[in-house]
Amino acid sequence: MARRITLEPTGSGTAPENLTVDYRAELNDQQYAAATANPGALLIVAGAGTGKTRTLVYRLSYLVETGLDPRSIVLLTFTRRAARDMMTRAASLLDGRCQRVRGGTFHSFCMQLLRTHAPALNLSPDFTILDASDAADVLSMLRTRGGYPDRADRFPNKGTLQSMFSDTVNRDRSLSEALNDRYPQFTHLHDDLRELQDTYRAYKAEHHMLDFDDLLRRTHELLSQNDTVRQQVAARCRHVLVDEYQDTNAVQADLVQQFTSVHGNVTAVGDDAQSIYRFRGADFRNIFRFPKQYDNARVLKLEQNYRSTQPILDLANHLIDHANRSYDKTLFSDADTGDLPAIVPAADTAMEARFVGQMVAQLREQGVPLRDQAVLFRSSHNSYDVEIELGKRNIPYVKYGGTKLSEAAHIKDVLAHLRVAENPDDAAAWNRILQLIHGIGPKTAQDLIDWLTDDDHSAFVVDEQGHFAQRYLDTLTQLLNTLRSIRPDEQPLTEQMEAVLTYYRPLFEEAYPDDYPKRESDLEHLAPLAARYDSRQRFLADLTLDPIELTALDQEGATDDEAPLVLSTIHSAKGLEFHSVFLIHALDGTLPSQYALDEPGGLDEELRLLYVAVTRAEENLFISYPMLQTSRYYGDTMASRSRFLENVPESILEPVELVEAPPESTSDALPESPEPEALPTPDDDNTSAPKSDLSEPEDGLPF
DNA sequence: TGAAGCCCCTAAATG
DNA sequence: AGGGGCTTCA
Repeated sequence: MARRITLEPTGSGTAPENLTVDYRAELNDQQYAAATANPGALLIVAGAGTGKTRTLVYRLSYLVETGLDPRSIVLLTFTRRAARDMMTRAASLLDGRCQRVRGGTFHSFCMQLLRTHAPALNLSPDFTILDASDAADVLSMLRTRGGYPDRADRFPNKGTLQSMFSDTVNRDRSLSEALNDRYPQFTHLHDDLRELQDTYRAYKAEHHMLDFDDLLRRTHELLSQNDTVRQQVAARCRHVLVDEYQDTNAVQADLVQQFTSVHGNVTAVGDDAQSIYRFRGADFRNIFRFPKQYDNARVLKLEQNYRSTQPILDLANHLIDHANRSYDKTLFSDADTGDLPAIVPAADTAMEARFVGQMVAQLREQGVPLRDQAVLFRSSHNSYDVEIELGKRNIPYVKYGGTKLSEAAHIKDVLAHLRVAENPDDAAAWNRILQLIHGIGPKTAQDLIDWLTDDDHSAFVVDEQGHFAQRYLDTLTQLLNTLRSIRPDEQPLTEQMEAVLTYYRPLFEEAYPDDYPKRESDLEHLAPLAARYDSRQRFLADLTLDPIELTALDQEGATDDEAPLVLSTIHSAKGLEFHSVFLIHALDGTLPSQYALDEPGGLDEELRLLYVAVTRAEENLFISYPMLQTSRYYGDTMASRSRFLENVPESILEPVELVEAPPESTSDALPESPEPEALPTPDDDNTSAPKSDLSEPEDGLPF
């Protein structure tokens, strides 16, 4: 590494006393120190609800105000939504001066770099992107081609292959290390797997396809192998801000260092207690490595919580104190009154759902808007009964963490047509659209793909008649005609989409005979979305890298309506806050997930997940679980509450009993309940606790 | 040989 | 609700 000379700022910006924003007045001491720290490497360790985002926004604003060109600042966040929110907030502080800040996720920023510098990597700038399921499909195809399933009776299936190979990239380790650590049952297949991985890489390169991991890996490769490019890139990022640093993985941490290698100006924000993305290679130890990684790094802490009441923090602190690792942080709040968090056992999932539905409705009547309430859960299918209940009550909701628009099969179909037009070598997209044609299955599709992506045949023309079977020739010709007409990307995107839909609709109705009318409305939503883009390439990349929730789409048109209730996986609720939080399905085996139990460190991660859920709440926190789980196959099974919530003193987590309202005519509906207690009254002296009983809204039948 | 139909089973988190 | 494995059909 060359000798380094640090350039001092020359004061071209506004002098500190003439700044537009009064940082002193708007931030507490710790936040102020962080926001206004001198350039260089800065790590802000910030507990939940301590104003981490606020501080980052003010830091951004401060950097711009003191003279840094917004275009040379890069803001890396976990989702595009987070980047947009922060830039909007910073822009409003500074009359729009922050709008030209570059930002987004690691994946989208890397994609931009790769498009710009594609030639240096022998890459077509028109490469298309494979999401995880596309990648799995390609692997499945190559696996069949290589004859692997025949060689071993138990070869990993496509999803496992995909995550296995993904692991090697995100944890930056060899296949044998990954196998030993996470897939010991497949270690004996190492050589076959290694070969398949090589084949997969070669196949992607040949067809100009990049999967999510390639976006990171190849950028890293670009910058480590090409010093000129690295310096160019780093020179254009005068300051790099990274949010949620605890959820970066090995490659991402390296990338940050590469981006900042010319000047060392980096601000990272994170909380080791909130690291919840281990499964995709995130390593909270990146936080502790940061000071070693950057010369003269400063570390600042934010400890005062502005979000939650003290009782909620008491529970959060209690939970995290019982982690194997001790987290050196105790959150405190000025808001020391408030209801105790409640633990609510329900008879079964339906009753749990009724409880949530009723409470949400009551809180709304008491003036807590739906958008300030959230129902959180470990995995997306946990909310099934709650969704039914909300439907009955006509309560609008958005669900985060469910199926994404671009993951729905019928949407993928349409997008695959556009992808082929964009990149005629995209074998994954070809594979998908060819198999929609009646008479074309996996084998024929493969033969056709080899023919179509051959250099001599990429003109979308069927010219060698003998090559094709009659059974699909008509449809194939229609397909190629359609693709040929949209290939140049000259018509507006909406017209291209219309052309695709004209061809696709008959196939669509055949492919989804049971429910195509329902799916049709999704297709109709796609056109207005496309209308906002003038580049097909950007449209496709955005849908893949910044996925839209299917349920958010239904809400979109109705802007005048009440903002909906939030249903979210805990993962997707990261960084958000709500007046009232309902954490449902707090069951052992669900949270912690049974999958985590035998993974080393898995249980700790589940506990952090619970911690994240708890610290989303400002005023009210209800943790509920069904005592009976109904499964179609095992029948009803007894379920027990999460082990994390056993033995929590009642002074910290108050039990609430759900009681059926006695039917008006009879009095013996629930003989086992001696004194029906109105529900829930966590603290009698606090008026914000809604009182209620569990009466059914309409079709009420006590069970 | 390859496509399509059928039945069984199980169901994590995300860019 | 959808995928994977197996059987049947062209």
